Amino acid sequence: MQLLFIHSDYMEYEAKEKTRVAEPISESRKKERIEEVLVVFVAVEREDEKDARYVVEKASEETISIFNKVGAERIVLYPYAHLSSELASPEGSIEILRGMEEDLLSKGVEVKRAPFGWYKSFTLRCKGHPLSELSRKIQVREGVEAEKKSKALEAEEKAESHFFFMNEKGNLIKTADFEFEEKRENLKKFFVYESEKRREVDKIPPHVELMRRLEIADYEPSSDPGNLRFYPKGKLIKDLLEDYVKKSVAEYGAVEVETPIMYSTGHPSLKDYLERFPARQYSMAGKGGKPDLFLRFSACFGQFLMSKDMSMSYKNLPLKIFELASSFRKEKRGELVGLRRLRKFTMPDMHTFCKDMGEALKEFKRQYEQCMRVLDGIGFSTKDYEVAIRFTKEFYDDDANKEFIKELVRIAGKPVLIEMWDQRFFYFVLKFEFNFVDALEKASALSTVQIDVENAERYGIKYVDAKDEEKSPIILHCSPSGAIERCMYALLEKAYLEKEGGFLPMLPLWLSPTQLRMIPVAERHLEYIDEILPVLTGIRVDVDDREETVSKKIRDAGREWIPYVAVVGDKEVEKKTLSVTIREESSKSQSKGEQKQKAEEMDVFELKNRIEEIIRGKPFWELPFSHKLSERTRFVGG
RNA sequence: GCCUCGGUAGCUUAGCUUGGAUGAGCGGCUGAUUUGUAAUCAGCAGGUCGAGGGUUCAAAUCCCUCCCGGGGCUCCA
Repeated sequence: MQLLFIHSDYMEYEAKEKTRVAEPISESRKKERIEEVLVVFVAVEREDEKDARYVVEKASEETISIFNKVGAERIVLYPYAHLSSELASPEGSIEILRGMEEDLLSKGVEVKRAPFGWYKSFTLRCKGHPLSELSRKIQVREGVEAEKKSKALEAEEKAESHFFFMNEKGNLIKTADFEFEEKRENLKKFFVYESEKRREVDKIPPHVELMRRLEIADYEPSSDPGNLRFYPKGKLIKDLLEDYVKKSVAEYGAVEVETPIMYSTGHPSLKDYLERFPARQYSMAGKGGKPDLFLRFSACFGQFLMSKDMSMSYKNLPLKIFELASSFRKEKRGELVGLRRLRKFTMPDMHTFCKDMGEALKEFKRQYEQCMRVLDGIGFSTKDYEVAIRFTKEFYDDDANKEFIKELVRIAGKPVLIEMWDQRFFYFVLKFEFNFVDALEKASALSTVQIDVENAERYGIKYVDAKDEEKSPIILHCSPSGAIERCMYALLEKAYLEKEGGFLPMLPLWLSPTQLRMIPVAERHLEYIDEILPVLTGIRVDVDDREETVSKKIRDAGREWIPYVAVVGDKEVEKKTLSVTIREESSKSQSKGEQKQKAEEMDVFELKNRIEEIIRGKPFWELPFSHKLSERTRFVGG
């Protein structure tokens, strides 16, 4: 369909004479004058008849959009054959024009449709502003395109899912019958989020403000949206989290690899994946300007392509391969938010090759527990996330599997959201996620494990069993922490929620950029501080040597969420001690004199031991900038 | 991507309805103060009002397009 829009002061037309294909009309419709009008010249084309409903819908949509934009008061639909050389049949054209008329009327717009198949005279006066003349082409969806959909996508569209809850006792309860205890508020929010009855919030997510104020990360307007910049403090936190995840995965027995970040679109094994999410690829121009490479959206390809060239024996299984994978997903514009949803992110991605389903389930359970430990180490207890377990009906029909699911719920120690699919629509039969619910009541997945029964075959990954026969392994996909950036988001949101609950917000000690700040009361106390600094190796210490009042320095330390603040004045120098304010044990209440700053007097060795005790076993990096505040560069104002 | 709301100094913002020389606080710089637990005082500098176009004698203000951000839809391999 071809459309020509003219925003006019008025339009007049008069039907003069019938053509062969004229539609019968009443006398009153023969002559019209319409003021403040958007005139829509329409040529209905042959191919439009293939999918009239779609064309009508799209054309009305476009028309309404332009109508609103230019601020016209009414619409005239004017059949105009001369816009196309491939016209539809007269009957088909009238049908589609009537369809548009009805559609527009139903949307509350005043519409006149000029009679079809008449010789007409007309005059109109175009307003002449930049948008007063526009044209549009509506194209029928390609039949070919519809067929191109992968089988997986078709199955997904047909697949129906059902939600349940399972309580600690292992009872499967219909969502409608489930009663949320008071302390299960987050499970409820998570379920509401999943079942898509969301409510509007008109607030910048707390973590977005925090990531900037704390000089962690920021948007980079000159890049593609969703590709962030990380300031020194953010880079430090990110590195620490990455180190921690790497270390815990290594302890779990995985070998670390590195695979390319871009792949050929032509590779047969990658085709199905690509077809499923064509709009979300970052494509790279290749020969002749055509895209022939894409950026990976996970480490799956690289590791699968590597695995198919390995020689695996059943004796090696289960085999775990890990990669901390920078991944790229061109998420739709409106889906991006701060550190929660990015286009470029860092995904810990572990694949485990198992010889059969029995071994896969055993591993699945181990990794489920491992994920809980990893999150706990980062700073999330089971109170901080909600568990979702999803599987196919076929999987759950097996009684042994029913017990298996119950066991998982028992380990979680609280009710869990269950989703059951009536058929398998993608590569997995069972998965779980640990979901964080944020201050805006949105849920995001952190850890996840999936049991993949399809990709070994697709990629030709084989192992040799005891009888010297080649078999396809079952593959587990595991991200023990979820994206590193998402962990940072959740830590910030959690801190914000704690602040709302009356606590002082802070990051876990091992992730705090400055762990201990020394505040000299006067310049002469700096000497003493220099003396004790060598004792405090292995701790990120800085010194507020700026010419400010003590009050100001205390306040600034608080704004930076610094966990330990030591004030040094004459008293301390004399007694060789420190006056240490411990953030975790303090609380701020603005209301009169209720401040509970917990300040303890201790010597430097006590303080050191105390801090080391808490951060033991966690990665450590030095401060990424001068320990003197007076020498420090600001990365963000405010 | 679509719908919707927003973008004024490094940060937070007033002004926009009804067009008529961009104002403030924090931060920065300079000076004074050497300070004992959540903002010491004074002064100075800092703005093509997101970008481009239009209307107008005149645009931060009205209109259009684009960019960036928030929310909703959608989606999350």
